[in-house]
Amino acid sequence: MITALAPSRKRSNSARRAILTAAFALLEEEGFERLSIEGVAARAGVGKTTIYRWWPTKGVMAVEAFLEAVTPVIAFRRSRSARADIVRQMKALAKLYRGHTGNLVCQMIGASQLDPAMRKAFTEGFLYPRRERAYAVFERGVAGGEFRADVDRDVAIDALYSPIYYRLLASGAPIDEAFLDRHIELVLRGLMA
Amino acid sequence: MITALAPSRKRSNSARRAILTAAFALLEEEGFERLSIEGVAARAGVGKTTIYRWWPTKGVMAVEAFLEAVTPVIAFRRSRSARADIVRQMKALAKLYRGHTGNLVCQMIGASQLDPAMRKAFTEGFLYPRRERAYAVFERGVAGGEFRADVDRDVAIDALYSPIYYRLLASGAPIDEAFLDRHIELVLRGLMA
Amino acid sequence: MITALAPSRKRSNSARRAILTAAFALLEEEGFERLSIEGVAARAGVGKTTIYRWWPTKGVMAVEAFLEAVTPVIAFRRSRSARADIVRQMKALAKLYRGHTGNLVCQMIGASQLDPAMRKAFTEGFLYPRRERAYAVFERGVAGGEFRADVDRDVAIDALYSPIYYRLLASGAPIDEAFLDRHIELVLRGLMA
Amino acid sequence: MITALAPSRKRSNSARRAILTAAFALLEEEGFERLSIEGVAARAGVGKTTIYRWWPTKGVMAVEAFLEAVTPVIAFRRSRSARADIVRQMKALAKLYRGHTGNLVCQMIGASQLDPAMRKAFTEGFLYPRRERAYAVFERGVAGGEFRADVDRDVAIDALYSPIYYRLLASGAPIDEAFLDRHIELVLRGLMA
DNA sequence: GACTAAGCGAGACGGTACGTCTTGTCTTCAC
DNA sequence: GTGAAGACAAGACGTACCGTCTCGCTTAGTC
Repeated sequence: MITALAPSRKRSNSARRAILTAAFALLEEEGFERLSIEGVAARAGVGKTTIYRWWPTKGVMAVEAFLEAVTPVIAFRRSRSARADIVRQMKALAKLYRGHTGNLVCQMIGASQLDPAMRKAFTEGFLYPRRERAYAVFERGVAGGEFRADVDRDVAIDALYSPIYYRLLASGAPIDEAFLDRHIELVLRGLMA
Repeated sequence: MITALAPSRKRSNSARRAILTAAFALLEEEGFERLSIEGVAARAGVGKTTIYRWWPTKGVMAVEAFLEAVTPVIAFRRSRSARADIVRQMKALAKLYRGHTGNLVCQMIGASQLDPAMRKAFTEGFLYPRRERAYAVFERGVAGGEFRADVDRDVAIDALYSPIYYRLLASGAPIDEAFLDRHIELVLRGLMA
Repeated sequence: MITALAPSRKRSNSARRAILTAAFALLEEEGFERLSIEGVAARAGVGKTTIYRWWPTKGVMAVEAFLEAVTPVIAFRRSRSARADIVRQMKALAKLYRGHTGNLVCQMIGASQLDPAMRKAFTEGFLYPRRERAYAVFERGVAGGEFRADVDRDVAIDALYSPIYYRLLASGAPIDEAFLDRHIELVLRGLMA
Repeated sequence: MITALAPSRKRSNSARRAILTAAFALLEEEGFERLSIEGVAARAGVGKTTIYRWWPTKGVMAVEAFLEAVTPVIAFRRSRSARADIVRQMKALAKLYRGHTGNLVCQMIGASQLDPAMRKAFTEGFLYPRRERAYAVFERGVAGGEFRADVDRDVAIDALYSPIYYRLLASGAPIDEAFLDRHIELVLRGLMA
């Protein structure tokens, strides 16, 4: 037996929790720009070294803190109509993004442009899992004859969801129900079988 | 008369030019993250005060530098078919964004999420003027009977262009001709009269 | 004749007054260290150029402001006894230096060590005129047979007054009546005929 | 027990040495006025923070640099005659002050007037230790019957030494042998038993 | 009475240094 | 033997002043 494994491992997990908690708190209070590894270390009661050991970048750390705190996904319901499920989910997502979370997502995607590792972490940790679920619903719709079979699922999902992000990140135009209704109507016209 | 405007030394145009030139050069060489007001001042042979006097933020300065250097717009041609003009322009835009400029736009929009003044400057200086031209072409299409008259122009333009920005900023998926063809086909199906 | 002297505007006396008043006010409120030409110009409602035109250094300006404001000399009385006149004057001077003015003199002499032009201005504008009066009294004492005739007046005056400045500038020891009595007694023992 | 002292990295002695060496070099080359913390940091190859961590003021740092470099005291000899020892030491001191060191002392005392912490550092680090030795010699003279027993040692030492500082800092009159002879003769006349 | 050159206020400019903040690395000591 | 505490070199931050430089406006004198 090799045994004698250090009791420090347990401690390192509590440090990890303390760090992510502190990071998320600071992210909310100060915003990503003013978030600093120094500040997180102080607030978490942790040495800076401990942070640098596990995260390459304040951005990656922030993404992880964000994911731990915000994870709750906007799930798709599973009714008879895939179309209805998508519409319902998009509206719930938009509602979420109109609030506090939208601001955080904004900052995450924004900061990601200046930090490749962060971008990878955010894309893989946040966007991809959610997109997988959208694929599933869309394909259910194709299988059920609701949607055309000749439309690429990436093209379809992008067409549906991109304007939410465009308005969030660029134009600043409102992402309200009226807009969503019109937008979805337009795209679904091209998507329906 | 009230007037009584204070006489004083005028703003130096040569300093302004030197600053924007240096800022753009550093933006290209180092990227926005490593761009610093200190660095710009040194390279431009200018006091830091002069920069702070005229720009509230390195972000706003960078936007102005970007606009002065990159302005050349992807113009719409004006053929018989508004549809063809839009397709052509979108492809040219995508080609531009696949290159060096796409990277810069990425950084501009990204950094804008962390700097409200920069976001305002970029939106008003870059996005809005280009969008105006897109409105015009779309409305030409409506007038000419090519496009449905009951689709809001903002909804239409967002549906067409958003995925380019989504792929640029978030998913990282390629913005190639194949994708554009499929995407445009999908949206235009819902847009055509 | 050479003549043909140019017609021109004369130096503005009101500007000079405004500058010296502002300088003295700031000297008192903030101290010499935090006194700045910029601050004086702003407070006096005067262009910086006007200050630079007439004073080579903030130190020289401060000395002039100090002299205009503080000039009142501690005069010697003229009684039968030169010794008594000197003692009386030294005590009055010490009292003055124990107060606010001592602090200003301190700062003037201190700053003078780092600014030769200021040192010249202070020495000639402040110290010399006062010393002349001390010479006069001392020589009256010599003439009247109170003081030895073989003591150099500079040696005598320095011996009497230096400790006041030493305590003011260096040791920080109190310059009170008890000290002065003992000190004067000691020096006069060597000075009396 | 209260203790609980924090474990941490120790102060770097090599950084301290580098800083004081650089500071003294710049003090000599440029003078106190042009001495800057920035300049010292650059020359010492040290971060500015390290200087600010350990010295409150450029003045205090300069005093410490001065003390480390100049410490060599003008020692009193210990002959039969305390008077002779004092005279000899005063002349050696005056010689020192007529040279380069006098200039430095001047600047130290001058700048001290504008920086209380520096003044404390200079007084306690430079003046007091030297004064202690003067006390000792004077008291030896009293014990040996050379000097009057009823003269306060502070009064005596001030009377002897102050004019050196007065001439150094204020009047600018020479501190030569001729002056010292006359001055010492005058004061000792009042001091001798 | 008009002309004209300097004085004047305002404040932009190229700079230097300030004192602070944060980065990423390193060292030390207590548990 | 790990990990908190924090010192360290580096370097950018945004501010305060420096001393110089335009700018128009004002104000003497002289012609």
